[in-house]
This record gives sequence, C-alpha cells and structure tokens, in this order.
Amino acid sequence: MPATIRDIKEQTGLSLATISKYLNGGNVLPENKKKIEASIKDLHYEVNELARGLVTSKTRTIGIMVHNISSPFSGQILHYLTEALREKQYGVLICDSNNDEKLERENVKYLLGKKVDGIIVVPVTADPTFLDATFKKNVPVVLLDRTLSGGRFDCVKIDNRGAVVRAMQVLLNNRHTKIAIIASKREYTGRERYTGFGEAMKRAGLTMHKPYVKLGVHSLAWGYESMKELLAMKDRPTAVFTDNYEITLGAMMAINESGFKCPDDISVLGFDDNVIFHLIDPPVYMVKQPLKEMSNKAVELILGRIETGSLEMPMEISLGTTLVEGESVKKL
Amino acid sequence: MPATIRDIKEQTGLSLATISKYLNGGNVLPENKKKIEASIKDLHYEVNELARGLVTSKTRTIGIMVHNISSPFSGQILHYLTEALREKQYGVLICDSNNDEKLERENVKYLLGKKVDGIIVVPVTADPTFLDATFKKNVPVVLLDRTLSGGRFDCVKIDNRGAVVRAMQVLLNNRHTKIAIIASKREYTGRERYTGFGEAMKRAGLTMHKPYVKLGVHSLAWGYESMKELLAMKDRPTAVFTDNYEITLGAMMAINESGFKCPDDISVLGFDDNVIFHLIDPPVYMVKQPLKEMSNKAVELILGRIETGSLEMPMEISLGTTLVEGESVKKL
DNA sequence: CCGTAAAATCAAAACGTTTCGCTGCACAGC
DNA sequence: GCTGTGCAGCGAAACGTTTTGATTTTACGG
Repeated sequence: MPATIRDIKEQTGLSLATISKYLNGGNVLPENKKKIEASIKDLHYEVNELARGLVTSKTRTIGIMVHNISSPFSGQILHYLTEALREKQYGVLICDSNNDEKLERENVKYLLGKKVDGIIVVPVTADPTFLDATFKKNVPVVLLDRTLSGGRFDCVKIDNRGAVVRAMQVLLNNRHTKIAIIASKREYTGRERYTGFGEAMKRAGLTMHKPYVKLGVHSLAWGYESMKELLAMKDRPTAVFTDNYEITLGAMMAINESGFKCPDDISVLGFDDNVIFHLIDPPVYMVKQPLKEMSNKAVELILGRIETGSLEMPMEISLGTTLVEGESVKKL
Repeated sequence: MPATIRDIKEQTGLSLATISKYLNGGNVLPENKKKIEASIKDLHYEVNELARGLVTSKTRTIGIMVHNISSPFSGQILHYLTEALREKQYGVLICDSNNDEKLERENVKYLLGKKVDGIIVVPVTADPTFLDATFKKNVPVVLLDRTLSGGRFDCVKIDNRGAVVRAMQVLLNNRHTKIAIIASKREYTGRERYTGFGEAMKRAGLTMHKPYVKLGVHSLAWGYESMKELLAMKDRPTAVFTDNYEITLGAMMAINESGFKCPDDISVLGFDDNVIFHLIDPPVYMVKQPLKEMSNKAVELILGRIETGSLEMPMEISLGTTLVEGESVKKL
C-alpha cells in the first residue's frame, strides 16, 4: 500500500537507479531532482528500511544491553546514549540483562539476529565468551563502565581504583583508621573499587580488618544487611566506604533505622552520585562519575568502528571522576 | 557469508518452499524434517529477519516511547515491559521523548519507519494528533499511564481520581483542613490527580485556598520551589499532597533544608511508591501504582491487537492502587 | 564541428525470505 | 477400477531497495 520507489519511477519516468542515487545523496540533474522531490511529496514516499537493510546489510541500529534497566545508573546512561545516537540518525534496540548471565547471552543472539550494526554493553558476566558471536559476525562492541579480560573490545569506563584511592583521602585526612567497606564482588567495578580501597589502606599504613570487609552482591539488601552487621559489632568501624548507589542507599537506610546517627556514630563515603544523596540526612559524600562523557565517548567509538570499518587495536578509555562534598564524614 | 535457505536447498535437495514451511512450523515429512534440521545445524543457519520482515511486513518488534527515560517510573515500566515482551518473543525499540513534544512526534515517525508491529507509549503531549500516522498505517497503539482525548486508542492506567480521593482520607481523618497541593498541570496524570484532590476537598466541605494550589511542571525543582513558598507563608498549610515522584522528592528536600520538620510542622502525602521514600526521614505516606500489572496488561492488549488484527472498540483499563503507610502525616 | 572525458542515467541482477497456485501421490469409498 | 480428498512438495513470483557495468548525455577545448 505505501508508495515505493517504483511508483516514483512511473511518475517521473526516471530509472530506479537514479532515484536510489538521489535518495542516498548522489548527484542528479537539478531538473530531475525537482521531479523526484515533487513525486516524493505527492506520494508520501518513505524508504522501506527493511528492504534497504536487506541489500546493504546495515540497519543504522545499535544494540544496547544494560545489566539492569531499572537502576538509576542505566536510566541516565540510556538517556545520554539514545540522545547521542539519535543525533547521528541511529536507532537503538535496548535489552535488559536483568543481572542474569543466561539472559545476557540470549540478548547477544537476539541483537545479532536483528542485524544491529554495533553493540554497546554494560556487561553482567565477567567471562567474555558471551560476546564471541559478535566477533565472528564482525559486529563491533563497546563495553561501558566495565571491562572484560582479553582486551578484545573497546571500553569506556572510569579509573575506579584511582577514584577510590583519592576519595579515601577524605576519610584518612579526617583521621579515620577503622574503615569498613561494603561492596559487590560480582562485578568488575566492585572488584576494582575494592582493590583501590586496599591500596589506599596499605599506603596509609593501615591493615584491613577482615570483619570490616563485606563483599557481596549489588543490591540494596546487601548494603542494608551489611551495615546492620557493622553497627552491631562491639568494635564498630568509624567509617564505611560503600561501593555503589544501591549499596549506599541500603546502608543509609540501615543507619537511619538503627538509632545510630551519621556522621556522629559512623561516617559514610559513597560511589555513584545521585540527587537522592543530596536530599537524605545527612547529604552523602560521594564519588561522581561523568556519565554523559562516558556515553558520548562510547557512541563516538562505536560509530567510528562501524563507519570506517576500522580494525585497529581495541582501546580502553578511562575517564576521571569528581568528588561531591557531603556531610556524612566526621572529623575525628 | 552467513548460510541462507538456498544453501539448505542445495544440501537437502528440497525446495525453498518446503524449507520455509518447516521454518514456520508447517508439516513436512519426518524424513525431510531430519534432513533440514541436520543441514541447519551443519551450516549454522539462522533466518534473516530483515528478509522475512520485507515479505511479511511484520518485524516482531514493539516500539516503546516513554516520556522521560531517566525517571525511575520509566525504569520500572521498561523492566516489566521488556520482560513480558521477551517472553512472547518480541523485541523492543525504545525511544526517549525527553518530555519534548517535538521529539515525541519524531519518535513516532522513526518507529513507523522501523516498521514496528505496535507501539506502547507514555505520552508527553495531550493532543493526540501526534499519533495520527499510526492510524493510517494500521499500527496498533496502547497508551500507558496516561490517556488521550478522542478515545481512539487502548489505554492502561490507574484510577487517578479515585486513588487521590481515597488517599486524601488519610489527611482528612487526621483532621487536616489547610491542605495544599503541588502538582504538574502539563500531564494527564497531574490534572486528574488535581481533579481528585478538588473532589475530595469538596466532599469534605473544604474550600481550596488559591495560594495553596501549586500547578506547574513535573520536576524536582518545581516540587522544591513550591514547597519553599508554602513554608514561607505566614498562614502555612498543615499538609501537602504531592503529585509524583519528582515533586515529592523536591518537596522533601525543601523541608529538610528549611529547618522545618515533617510531620511536626507539615505533613506530606505523596504519589508513586519508590524505595527512596521508605528511607528518607520520615518515611513518606504514599499511593502506590501496580506497575507490573499495568505493564503486563499493556503487552497483552497490544499483542492481542497485532495477532488477531482486531478492530474492536478501543478499551480503557483502569487498575486500582494501594496505600503505603508512612510517618509523614501528623494527627492534629 | 569534432572528439573526448566526465557526468548522469539506465536495465538488470542481487539481497533472503514467504506465498501462490499447481502437480503428484496415496488412500478411501463406491 | 474410478473418482474424490487431502497432504507434501514444487517452481516461480513477489517484497522494495542498492549496486554493477554499460550506455547515453553533457561540456568543452582545439
């Protein structure tokens, strides 16, 4: 029912090839150009992307897989990514891996089936094999926020270790020595931040007290439970570093419910800036990631690969972070 | 490079038609079935969805347009929607309207260009004409959370007025009479809730005090500024109804910063449940929407339209809400 | 006015499926 | 032994583009 290039051919008397050329920005005589444009308007013609995709095997669509679509982190990342891609006339096919390795594997298959031109992924799994198929099909991949071993893919992330080492100065400068950490050990970011934490402690000449180290999963519940346990200790830590948004939130909930006061009884230093943390009492001292810059860089990288077909070595880009002051750290 | 149905034809000696029939679940002789399956495995064949889509003009893809992808509401909705659609083997093309009418209009065009089989939309614009094109192209649309005038589209939402009327009982039962409202007037939900608010006041024999009515936009800032103004009044309201997540959050921020205490100095009743509101001090009394049920219903509706091609009258489904108790309302 | 290079146009093939209408076969009922 | 019915299978056409290599038109210097 909708008009095709063939209808335009009938109306203008030109050949398919010429019309196609016009549609793709080629040179046609001004006179013919006029005819074609008039005909397009008259017939309400729009190109059928499916047919075009079939012959070019390009769809101008990027697949995006996020670890968990309902986290605020994903919300912001998706906002920036879709904005940047839209600007370049690319569409996005979004998948939620829901922190599930099996689903993540399926998502890759699904996206390749949809013939996306490239994939941006915030990975759940540490094992990079789930992306093998993209390699075979020559579909470029850019990792976001978390890298994978093997160095086979471009990656945009932040310098997690460095960020934590610097942030820890805040606690150290305020003379904290009994410092705990609540982190996720399942993800790259959590492990990196834990490493940074260890480094900072070591440099300060402090030793890590085993019961103060709470490595678990990326969830509000883990932050909540861990903080409860820390607060219940006879020998309470004076400060806690919390790995991410969900854990920080859970930890603050635990403190608020417990009767203890932050920062009087316990100080908190968090990761992942969010407007929430300016609201709650007290405002939390946080490490803030440059989400917009990360997103833009990821888009730039993947479009570079797609449009130049570049096979250069994958590059890993680490962006810097900033510190957002709060009132959750007490001077001892 | 990837194997096609033609390669299978060569290997099995069968015709294209037979192989296609098999791929689409038709009956073939057990013997041939074996041959085809062996060949598929051998060649790593997978159907080219682009080619299939070209001839069937179905893509098994649903377009989803949300008013603002970085809001927690969208995050949750998207999570449930993608989950339900994935289960039915449908993919999703997600667009962020970013609260921008122009972008919303473009998104419709974009999705239709991508030949989606249907569109689920949380609309920004009140004027339904931006969806006209879907009508012409026979692409079913389901509205989510907000309906549009004209009654031309299926819609899944909650009973906003009723929810507010019932929620207001909490304030009324606690003998509040000086009640303010901070709401967005740009969206359907805000206007409906405002109407419900008015109804509840009227039924209780109370009159709305103009300065207590803050109708503005759906943003943290509006909630924040409005609450500041309310607090600055000589004749302060004793309670405030806040329309949505962002406004409630902003309002709580304003209270916390102002030196006033909730609920001692001012009570708050909010809309949109979120884990945040259990954390902050005090936990907020809230109306909670059944997001999962809403999402599932929307998927059910749109797949029904697509798969049966039904042209029945559009239906509007209103689901009920629940009340989540908090400590933000004071008994007078 | 001719010859030639460059630019514009053309017809036809290709992309990988599904679908249409037809043929051939086996089997049942009379 | 004939007719009728139903099922698998088949070849060919269709879906709406882009691309290729050949051909025509244009422009221009000599």
